[in-house]
Amino acid sequence: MADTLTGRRRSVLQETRCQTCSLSSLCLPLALEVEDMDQFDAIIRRRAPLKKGEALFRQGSPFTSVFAVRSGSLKQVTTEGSGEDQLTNFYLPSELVGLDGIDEEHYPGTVVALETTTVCEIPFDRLDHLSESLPELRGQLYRSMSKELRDDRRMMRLLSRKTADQRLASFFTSLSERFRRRGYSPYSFRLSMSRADIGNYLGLAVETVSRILGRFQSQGLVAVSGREVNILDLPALTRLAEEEGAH
Amino acid sequence: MADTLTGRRRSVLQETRCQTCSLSSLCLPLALEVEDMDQFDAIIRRRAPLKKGEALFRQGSPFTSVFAVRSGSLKQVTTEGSGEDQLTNFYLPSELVGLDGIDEEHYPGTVVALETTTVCEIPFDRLDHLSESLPELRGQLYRSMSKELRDDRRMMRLLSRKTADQRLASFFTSLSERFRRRGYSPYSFRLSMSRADIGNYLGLAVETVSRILGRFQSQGLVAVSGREVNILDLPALTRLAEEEGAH
DNA sequence: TTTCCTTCTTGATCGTGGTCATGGCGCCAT
DNA sequence: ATGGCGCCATGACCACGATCAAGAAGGAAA
Repeated sequence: MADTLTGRRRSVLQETRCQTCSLSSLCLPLALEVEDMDQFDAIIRRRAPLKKGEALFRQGSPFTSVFAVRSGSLKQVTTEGSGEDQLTNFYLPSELVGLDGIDEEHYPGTVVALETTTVCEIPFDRLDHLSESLPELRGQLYRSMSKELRDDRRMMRLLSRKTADQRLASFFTSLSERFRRRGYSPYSFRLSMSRADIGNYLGLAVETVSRILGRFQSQGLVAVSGREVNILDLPALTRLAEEEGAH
Repeated sequence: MADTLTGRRRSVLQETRCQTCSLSSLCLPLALEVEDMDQFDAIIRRRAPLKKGEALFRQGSPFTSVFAVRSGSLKQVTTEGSGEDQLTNFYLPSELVGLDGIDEEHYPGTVVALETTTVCEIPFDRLDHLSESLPELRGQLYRSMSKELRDDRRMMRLLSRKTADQRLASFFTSLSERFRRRGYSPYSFRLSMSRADIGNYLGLAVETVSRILGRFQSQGLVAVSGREVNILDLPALTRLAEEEGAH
């Protein structure tokens, strides 16, 4: 009995070890040597999987940790004053959640699981302290934040210069690319988010999302059935996504 | 003669010292002790002032440094493929330029002076190395990036949910607040950017910017004459800026 | 199953803001 | 002064996508 428990505990720990994690080539410790990775492993905390709809943290709660997505997906939503919610990000496995909370010491948005999702919790004070002695880790942290800045700029361009069609096309090509990098099919995947989420994220009404999905389908660009997506003509989608403005 | 030169050189160095800089309470070394600030001082590099229209760096050139604005102002512009330019940011004194270049080791946009502008150059490798031994500096760097992430999210909300009026109102209240924090009048200032820049930044056509400025003027919210701005009713502007959607 | 409720689709109408076109104004160079 | 040229303002028109409205399809719980 005791043995079983120990065994089980060990296997749980095993699961959370970066060295055995399939995402290690994409995730924060990517640049670390084996011995350094052990140190990093020692500070991360396991969390019980989140069920669909559960919040990882809520807007305004004190910032303590950043999180790396292990499996599943999440969305970040911010509510401001009188206004409606704004969905500012989707997070996929290996991505870091919560970096925008460092500044004001609380999280600027609520992050919610879109499906059953597991994350690694990384207490920020310990991460910061460890980054003192591990330059590679520090560099990777800087790079992660810098990449997020860059992605944000891309999003601003999308929101201020692209038509609805181009936005949807960008959304699909970007998802496709992110799946590809993670070793999944870039052509066939399941959307974990609703049409409303997509619309909110892209600055479009739900109805517009639906209509354009229909149009894409009739143009032979994608085959969509509910949340199941098959990309039929990735080059055409990419072209569409990279055009700009209306003309 | 040699004495004069030495004196001059010393005074130039003096100018660039963080301890005597009026921005030190807002800028990167804000959290440093006096002795640590000397170390930081030692790595920053003086640059000749940029004239209006001159580029600090160009899109695609190798990332080497971040820059702190000392005086003047700049804009960041990215060009993508076939598309038009997108103005992603304006920079005022004490703000850090170039953080989004860390990731891919080149600058993702061209940064251009909007008027005569001086900056402090901070070579990133030396900054990173120094951040190893100065936790306060490291923390401030994390916070700067985190703040920029947060500002980007605010901008996304503006671009995807606000009407043209609300965007202009946000633009003015935000500028007003930034001037106030820097010790300038929050009610009366000069725009260093053109209407076209404002429109590009806010995702609006120049004509729309002009029209709404006219409307604001006739509503008694602001008095605008060319690039000279007087804010007459800041509370009303703030209310307008914080409303959301059309309704 | 049946029910209930959420999510998605499709249609009709309308409004904000983009586009095009023109004219005025400020600013600099000569 | 006198062009010349960006920059800015204003008017007329139009299109993209939001909004309103209704119904279909999917999913969870009894």
